[in-house]
Amino acid sequence: MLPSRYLRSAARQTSHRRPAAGEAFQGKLDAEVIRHNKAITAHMRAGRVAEAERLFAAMPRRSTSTYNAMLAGYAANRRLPLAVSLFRTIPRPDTFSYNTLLHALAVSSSLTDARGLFDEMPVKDSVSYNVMISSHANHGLVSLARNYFDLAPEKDAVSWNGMLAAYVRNGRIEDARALFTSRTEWDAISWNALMAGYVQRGNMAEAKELFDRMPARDVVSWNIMVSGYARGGNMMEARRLFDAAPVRDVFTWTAVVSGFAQNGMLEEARKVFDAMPERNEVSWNAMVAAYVQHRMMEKAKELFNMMPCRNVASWNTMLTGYAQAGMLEEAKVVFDMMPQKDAVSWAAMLAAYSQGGYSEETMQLFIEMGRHGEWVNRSAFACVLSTCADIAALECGMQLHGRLMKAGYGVGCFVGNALLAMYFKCGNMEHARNAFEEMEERDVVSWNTMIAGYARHGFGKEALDIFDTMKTTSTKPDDITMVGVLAACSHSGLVEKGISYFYSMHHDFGVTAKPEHYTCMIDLLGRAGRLTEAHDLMKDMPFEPDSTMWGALLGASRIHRNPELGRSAAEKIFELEPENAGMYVLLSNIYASSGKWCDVGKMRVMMEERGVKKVPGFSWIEVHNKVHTFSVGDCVHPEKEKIYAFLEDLDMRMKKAGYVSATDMVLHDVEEEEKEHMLKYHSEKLAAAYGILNIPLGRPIRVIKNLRVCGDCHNAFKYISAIEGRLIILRDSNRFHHFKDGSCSCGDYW
DNA sequence: ATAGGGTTAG
Repeated sequence: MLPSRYLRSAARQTSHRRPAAGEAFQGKLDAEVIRHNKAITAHMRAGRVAEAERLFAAMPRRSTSTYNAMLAGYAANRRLPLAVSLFRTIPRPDTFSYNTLLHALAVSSSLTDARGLFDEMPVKDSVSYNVMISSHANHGLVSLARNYFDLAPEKDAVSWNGMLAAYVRNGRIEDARALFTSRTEWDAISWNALMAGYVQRGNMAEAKELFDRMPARDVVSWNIMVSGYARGGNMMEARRLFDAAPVRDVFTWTAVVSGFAQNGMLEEARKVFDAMPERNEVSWNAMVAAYVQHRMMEKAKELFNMMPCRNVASWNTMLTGYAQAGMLEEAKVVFDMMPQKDAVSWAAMLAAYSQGGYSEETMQLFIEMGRHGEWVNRSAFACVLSTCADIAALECGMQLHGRLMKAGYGVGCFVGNALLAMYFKCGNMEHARNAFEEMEERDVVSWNTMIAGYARHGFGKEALDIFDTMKTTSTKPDDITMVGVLAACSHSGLVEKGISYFYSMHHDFGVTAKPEHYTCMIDLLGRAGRLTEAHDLMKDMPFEPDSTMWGALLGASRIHRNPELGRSAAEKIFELEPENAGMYVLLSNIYASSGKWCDVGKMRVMMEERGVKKVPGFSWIEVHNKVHTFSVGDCVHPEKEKIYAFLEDLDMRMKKAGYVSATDMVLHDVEEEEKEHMLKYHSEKLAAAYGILNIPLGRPIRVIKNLRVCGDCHNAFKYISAIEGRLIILRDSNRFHHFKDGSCSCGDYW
């Protein structure tokens, strides 16, 4: 916030009195002052702030214009605090000084500060009003922009064009059109603004109509049309207009280069690029981006190194190129080398890390971003939320939620959807539901996240309730919605309902069954014990079965103790994915539960022969904003004594309640007598025990496991939930389990 | 020296 008393002191000195003759800054400005003013402007424009300051300090006499040049320079070079303090020292600030500061505040500070200054200004001219119109429009505040427009006593061409642009930039093309129709004195800029609005929405027909009708076209008019056709993929028309244009500038050429590049015509793009009469950073960037889009990072780098000068966008192009190619190390090198970083750079690096699954690096970078004082934009928030979801960092996610609401991001789809997903993945359905209710806009992704989220937690009824509500809105269910709906039916045993949705979804919602839907159906039928039907569906479907479908059948075979079908499913999986360790373990468990120990042994040999490594199992739990990780038979945790003692005691009480440790669930890779001992110390049990000891009664225990939960632990957790009177929410690699009062939300099907 | 239209990166 700008301390307004300083402004008032400056304002007091602004007078409209005639200055006394002989005052240094008034009267005849000598040539030297004018010369210096021009030099200051030149330095500032070239970004040489220090040079300008040196010159300014050395000047024996200054005019208000001298101060204004400095002020504008500071504003252009984003030195807002310097601009503000300089403003306070201007002996006689004029309306120009005020307008310059007004603009700087609106761009780099806040609209509140700008409004404060605007209200204090002793004399406002049309520029002052125009600044208010455009800056409010830039913040999406169209109706406030309109207020200032209506308030302006004198409207010049810029006021009208500013209001027109305010509508166009905020997607209100109809309002722009109405304003345009309300009068006739429009210039080329106005016609261009409206045309660009139609181009933005992909309405080339309307844009063309304006283009043909406008009284005088300038080079910008041609550029809008050329780039419009190019971006829309109509390179024929873009090229035709390019050839027909009476004048071309660097914009025209660049639009064609990027048009060819984005439409997959790399060679054409390069030809045009090589033929350009002049190039700026943007044209170079467009060509570098062309190579990046085609994953030709070597060529991109070559061109990048040849660039006569690079801007932030050039670096960002390379950074995102490496990131998208999965070359994270190169991306980080670029990120560290960049002379300047902007919000895009940070967001791109965050996205690279979070999408690559580098949770630690994502969070570290996010913290560094805060230290840098970098503005956290929506993209950065979404990346970090997604990382919180991956590592189930609920506390951190909730803190982000608070910041999001303050920043006003939490209610939109882009960040809101990430927030919903985070809460579900952290095992907190209530918070997801509340966040969903808080959202001001919901798109198909929001609904899908809710449906799939409830389904994965085993709350099929809630998922289907959300689906019923969705059907009453204007948002149409898509194929992903139906995957969620079928999964909800499957996870909650609603077999007939699922079958009915599967066969009616094409007619009702225009969704054609994809492999994912068949996988759900195989799962649904298989869990219900209708193994033959599931198998028949696989034979009849119009795709080759993939390993997830066989996996669903394998899982069903395990639950319903059908080792023959399980074996044939597993064999198919081994053909398709010989390196999938989870499948060996699953099949091994099936053999083990049928007492076929020699087959279990064969599996072990097979895994060794094929060099398949079992992924070590581990679990973690967040307690007091700190993550505690456990692995099988863990003995490194500082509170291990307490945990083991508690587990021993718990074990006795569980056995009294009827619990029998199911030794047949473990992959047969330990000696018989050691089995029970090993099982007791599975990582999820250790994590849960730590949670029970450290989390106050009445609050849920949220445990995450990197693999599927073991059968014995699943059974044990049911007992523990009843004995300890705790809700245990377990996220395994496949789904969520809510253990409460002796039963689990998965209904023992997982 | 301040305010309105067109090209690149997310």
